[in-house]
Amino acid sequence: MLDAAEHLFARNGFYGVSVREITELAGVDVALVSYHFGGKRELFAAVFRRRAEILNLERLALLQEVRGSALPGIPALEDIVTAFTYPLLERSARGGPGWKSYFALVAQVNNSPEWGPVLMTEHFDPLVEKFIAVLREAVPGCDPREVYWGYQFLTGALTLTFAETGRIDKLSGGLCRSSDLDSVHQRLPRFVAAGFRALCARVPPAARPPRGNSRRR
Amino acid sequence: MLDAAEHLFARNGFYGVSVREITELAGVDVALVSYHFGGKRELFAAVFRRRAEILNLERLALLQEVRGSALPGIPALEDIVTAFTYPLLERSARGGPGWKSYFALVAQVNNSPEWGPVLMTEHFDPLVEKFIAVLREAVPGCDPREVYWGYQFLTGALTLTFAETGRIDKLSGGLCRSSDLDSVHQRLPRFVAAGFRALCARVPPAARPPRGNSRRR
DNA sequence: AGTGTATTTCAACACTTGTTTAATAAACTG
DNA sequence: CAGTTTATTAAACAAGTGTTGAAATACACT
Repeated sequence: MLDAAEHLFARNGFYGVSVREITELAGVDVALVSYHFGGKRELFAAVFRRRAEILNLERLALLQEVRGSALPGIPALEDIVTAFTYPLLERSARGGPGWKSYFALVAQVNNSPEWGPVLMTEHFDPLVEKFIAVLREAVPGCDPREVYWGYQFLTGALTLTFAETGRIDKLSGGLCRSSDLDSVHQRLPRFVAAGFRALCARVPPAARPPRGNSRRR
Repeated sequence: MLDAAEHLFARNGFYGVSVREITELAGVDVALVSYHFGGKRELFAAVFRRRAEILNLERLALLQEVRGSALPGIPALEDIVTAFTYPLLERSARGGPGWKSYFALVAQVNNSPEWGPVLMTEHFDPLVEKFIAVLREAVPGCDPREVYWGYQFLTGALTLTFAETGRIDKLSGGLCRSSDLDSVHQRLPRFVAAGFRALCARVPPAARPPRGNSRRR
């Protein structure tokens, strides 16, 4: 039942799926969703929660491992980002169709003004705070705001990847495939780490060279 | 009517809004959506199309301007990215509530497996191809796949910004606000440009150092 | 065995969904 | 002004919405 809901919610979102579609796909009666979960919204939340906890444990363990193997120094930005993204990319690539659906669902929830602030914050923010704390250690002296913005860019890039809309396939004429998450694993941490360094190396606005990006015309 | 639909679709997506809600907010009869647009789906597409054309003209003009002012050289990556993002960020920040809703809608559509491949590709890909062509000139010798992936990361980061879910507000304890698009304008091009350079400077997989990001454990 | 609880089934609930039909009003054309 | 097209209205359509109640079944335990 959770599997059926996961599959359908990932395709058409919360409102785009009826409880009857879910229960029919699961082969159970319509009334069971109210009985077991309390309602459609609670089922949606349960779908979201189920795998979130697994991921958080895995990501936290990986973060600690990265930290530990860097001692007594500070881990490289690439390795921190990898600890953040690898468990997700790995599950989506080789965890089976359930995981694939789940991440497509996360991609939608993260960009939804209705569900994003609720579900994402509730299930992932405690872990994200830990990551940001380590990221800040990796860019000492950097304004924390740069790290928060950098994190936002990272999440955006990552979640769009999970959507696997196939858009990059068409754009690149088949050169890249949105289902090729290994390619993302090889590129995203490097991309993001370089972005972080660029943000933190930024000169203050007053002293910026004239042809910078904040002015135009 | 398009305004009402835009506002509501941006909040709850295509399925989360009924035609009656739209027509009541617009102060017109329910039948008019079928009469004027042909149906709910066509109305949705019309909402999406309306502002897309305006944006594309503006972005293309800015891209040409950036190219022209760099002659006989090649424009900097930061300036190309800015030409891509500035018209959007500017409209969302100061274009009025309609534009704000529109970009929130784009954020959802872009991450939707149902609408993304249809609407985004149809309305934005012709322009995106032009941008990618210029980007490739700016990183000569770079494998085009790196550029496509870099573009995907850029779009992901940008569209999540448009969602303005307020998540970064909570994470940062109020230090950053997701509505502060000027901050994004100041950071995203630099972040992305550095990311592009890192991707293109990448050594081939075989010769990569052992503690790189593609292996773990 | 049989009793008590937990789960499942079926049918119905009141309500909303998008779209259509025919009648009316408005706008435009010659 | 008449004649025609275009736009708006109100009512109804059939199908689908999430949820609920009582009856039926399954299960666990002494």
